[in-house]
Amino acid sequence: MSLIDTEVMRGLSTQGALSPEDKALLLGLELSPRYMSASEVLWQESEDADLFCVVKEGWAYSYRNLKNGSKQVLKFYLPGDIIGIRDFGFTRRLASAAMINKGVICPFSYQQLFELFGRSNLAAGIVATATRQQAQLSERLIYLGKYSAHEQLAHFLYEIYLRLKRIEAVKDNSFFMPLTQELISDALGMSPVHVSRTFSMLREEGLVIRNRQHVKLPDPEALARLVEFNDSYIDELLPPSFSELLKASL
Amino acid sequence: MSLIDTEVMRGLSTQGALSPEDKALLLGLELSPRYMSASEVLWQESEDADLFCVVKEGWAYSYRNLKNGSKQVLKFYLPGDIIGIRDFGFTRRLASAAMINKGVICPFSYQQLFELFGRSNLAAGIVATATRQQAQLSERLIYLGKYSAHEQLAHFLYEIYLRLKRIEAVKDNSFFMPLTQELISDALGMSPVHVSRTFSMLREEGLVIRNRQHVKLPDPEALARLVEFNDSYIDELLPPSFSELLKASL
DNA sequence: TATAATTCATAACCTACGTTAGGTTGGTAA
DNA sequence: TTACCAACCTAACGTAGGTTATGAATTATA
Repeated sequence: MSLIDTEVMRGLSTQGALSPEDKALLLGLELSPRYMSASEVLWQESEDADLFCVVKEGWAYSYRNLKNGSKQVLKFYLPGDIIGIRDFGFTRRLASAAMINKGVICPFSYQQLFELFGRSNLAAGIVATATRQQAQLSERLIYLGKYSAHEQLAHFLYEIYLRLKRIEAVKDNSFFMPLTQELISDALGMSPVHVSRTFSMLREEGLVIRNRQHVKLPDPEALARLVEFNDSYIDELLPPSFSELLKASL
Repeated sequence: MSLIDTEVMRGLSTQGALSPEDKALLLGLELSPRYMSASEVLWQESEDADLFCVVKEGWAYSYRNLKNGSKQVLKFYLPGDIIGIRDFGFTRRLASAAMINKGVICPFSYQQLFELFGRSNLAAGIVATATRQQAQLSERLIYLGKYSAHEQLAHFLYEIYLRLKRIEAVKDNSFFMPLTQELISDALGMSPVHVSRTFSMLREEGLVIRNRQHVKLPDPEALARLVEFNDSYIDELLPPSFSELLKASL
């Protein structure tokens, strides 16, 4: 299978839309296939992120190891899929990736991708935003899959807290949250009744004080410890490689 | 709050990286704020997708209405967040979006964004790939949140089936799937034992025949009906507006 | 102010799924 | 062939969370 068969490339090339430079870039990639054995790891969580890959043969998957010993699979990759753009715009990997059976992959550096955005830094920024949102979705998926209602709600509240703090909407560990318990239940995939129950538990533990739309977290760090919060996907600015390239392009 | 305060823009502008054109574009946006009332809908599922928005004031959320009458919230948006890039690269909205309380938003057309990618169609393609992956993640999240193990596994198998069909890896409704039940359980957030139980149920219903790594779906359409499969996120090529712009840029 | 409609709390009961455990199958190696 | 190991099946039992229901507190509307 040629790289041109990749999902998106197929769409683009059948529409006769790829420029000669794009095609050259694609063909250049074909030169460096890597032969992978079954279970071979592509990268580990929190390693430096500098490339993504096209899976040419075999199946791969991305996953996160959880503190309770289990792992959550985020996605399975089939031949023709691209693995690793999720981390474009981040310094480090948010998840691990490994082969399932043996296969062939073609690496492609973020640097190359970044240069494609050369003309507009705004475009690169927008893309980085999109990948950040995807990161948040992944976190949610992990919590939906593997954690109890208690941990889920704690995680949810702590995420809101962090996001509001970034925009200076938290005062004295308190903030305004215009969500009904029903809306929260629709987000967390549990019944409204159980959201209420769980809020009561958190209140009894002294972790959350809530009065309608007013929420206070007396000890945010205690909440964070409870949920093993990975805040890199919220807090991080663009990686250094971005800013260097951006400066160079001015 | 100025638009420049948006998450990514802040990162970019503090690094002095925005070009004059980018800044002009941003300032142009400031001209068209829309004042929204509580619960006002931004767009509905499967409407034409042609713009995204910066939330300047108030909270918003994106969600999907499910056949069982409930809805799954995908994400809450706080001031400064961008809502709607998820659908960039698609013709139609994959989810609805609405305000929670009253607020102000600034619309930004996909056309404008697309033009930023002007130089490289490959770049636009890569971005479209990223958003497609995000769409798949969202589907998974929906299934994790609201559906039973039975429906989840059916959905999972049907998705694999569709993706393999695209790359011509399905023959006579059969395909090779190198996944153990344990790996599937890590993906679907259920116990390996329950994956086995659920496979047995699907077998007894005549929906899935499986022998180790060999899977056959005797009646794929029956599976699809069972899970209300939304295949637009898998099957769709780039939207017409993309190809027009691509042709024009040659 | 009275009335209605949301939102939330708590209780009682029930079911889908987790956990633990024992047995079967099939693939691989000596 | 025998032995071994991973993948899988099925059963028995326990529990987190769903469902239904009732009432209290709050907010919206007349």
